[in-house]
Amino acid sequence: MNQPVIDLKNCVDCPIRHRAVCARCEPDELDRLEQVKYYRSFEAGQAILWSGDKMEFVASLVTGVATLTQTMEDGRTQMVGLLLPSDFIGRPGRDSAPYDVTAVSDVTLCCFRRRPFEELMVTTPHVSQRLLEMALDELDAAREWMLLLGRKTAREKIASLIAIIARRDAELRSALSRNGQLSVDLPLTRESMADYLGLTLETVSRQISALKREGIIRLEGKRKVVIPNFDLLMEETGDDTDGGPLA
Amino acid sequence: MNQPVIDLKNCVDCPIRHRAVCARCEPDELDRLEQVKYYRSFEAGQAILWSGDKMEFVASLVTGVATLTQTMEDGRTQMVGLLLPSDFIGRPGRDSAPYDVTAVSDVTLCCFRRRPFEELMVTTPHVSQRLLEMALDELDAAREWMLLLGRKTAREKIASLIAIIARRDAELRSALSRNGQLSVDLPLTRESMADYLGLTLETVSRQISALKREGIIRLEGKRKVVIPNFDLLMEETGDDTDGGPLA
DNA sequence: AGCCCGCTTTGATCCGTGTCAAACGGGCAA
DNA sequence: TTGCCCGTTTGACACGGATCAAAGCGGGCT
Repeated sequence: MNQPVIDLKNCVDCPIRHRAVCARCEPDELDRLEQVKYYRSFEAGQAILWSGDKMEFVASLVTGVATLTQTMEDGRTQMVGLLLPSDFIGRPGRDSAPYDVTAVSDVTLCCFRRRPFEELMVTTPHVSQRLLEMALDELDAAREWMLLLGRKTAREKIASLIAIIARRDAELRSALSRNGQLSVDLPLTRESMADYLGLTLETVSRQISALKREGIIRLEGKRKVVIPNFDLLMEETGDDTDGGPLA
Repeated sequence: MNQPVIDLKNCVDCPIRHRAVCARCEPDELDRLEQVKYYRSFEAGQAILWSGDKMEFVASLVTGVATLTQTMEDGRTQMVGLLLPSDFIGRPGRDSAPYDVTAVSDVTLCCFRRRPFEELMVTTPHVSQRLLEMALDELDAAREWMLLLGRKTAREKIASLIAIIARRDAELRSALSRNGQLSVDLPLTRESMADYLGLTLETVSRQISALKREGIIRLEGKRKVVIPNFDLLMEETGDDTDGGPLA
């Protein structure tokens, strides 16, 4: 679980340089960003922001996994965002957080002081262009997610989640394995999966057991999933069978 | 249901001028938009776009109501967007539609040819700035919607939907009534409400009947809802009781 | 006016997922 | 090593919403 130590001083060496909000920046724009940036770390389980908190920064997630969640008065909670490296936290022009943000694994953020960042957005078009792209991508993801929450069965939800994580994994480090098998680390507890999927943790556990029993997945430990045949898994998601096997 | 006839030639007279994607435009930017725009109308029930269609335009919804929906192979459908006047259709840089877009009532669109619009976005910052704002607003709405789909009961879903429509209504034309009562036109059939909420139409009908029986709402015809006490309705949504009564 | 068709309401029953409860397993500290 | 703790699995049962079916209502067309 430990992150490799990375030199975080320099944007040029940054592992998310080409995917984050700064991806389109010219060297001079990068310089200006660099002046208002600083790093923060959070341990697994720690809160990064509570809903309602004053937001003094926006940030890029550099390493680790974090979640956005909403909670109702009686404690029911729904995850509304799963943040992986290069994802953006915060909204320019907004000064209090609308959701809880929690570090699921150890996390490092590249933070930008909010005011300067907002000014910078007006003058450096490449930042807002990239932010628009990212927002529209997230909107698409949110709409897929809505279909999952509103219409899929528990089994389809689980299969979809595993497929989604496998895809994202493959995008970052091309984590295909030898012999066409695919092995994925679930970054989430059963409870977090339940919060993602709009289920209870018991149902999550039962459906994972069912998929395992039927040979569609295998478990190595509680957190690592082996997918012998990705197409077989895709058939359980309820999605169109096309959509490209990976990446 | 008939829309008043409006002179659509001129952006200055446009009813959505101050809320749509063109809201921040300077007169010269508006001129350039005007050169690539044209209007189209659709009748209630008509498809505006099918998922997978080539998109030759992006558009602002000028009058009427439209929906974005996703459909699974076996026919299950989930609404993922409810489009009201001033909402934007399409995504710059994307050339095929990812969702079905359907006119729920008679609709008029202000369309922009896609290529010119994309070029225009690069050169007129006020268009992309506004588009970013709108995308982030939609993302917030989508996240509220995810909480609704994942965790709310059928009764809470119905109450929430009525509250959402009442709010949006109040935003556009400040449609408050005399004596603190509030009267809202549901622009959707029971089936569309079900698609919005991730329920069946029977459950929608039953829950509306229940709220009516308990005096929380009253019906005038099938489509008009009277809300004698908005706070009472809010208590049924499961949301925080604050959040401002209206607008 | 009368009929038809689409939308809506209501009823009876079924099933998937939630709820409550208990046991399991692995990692870590004493 | 032992024991505790947290996350997970499994079981028994309850319940909310889905499904299948039929009847009601209203508006438009002939």
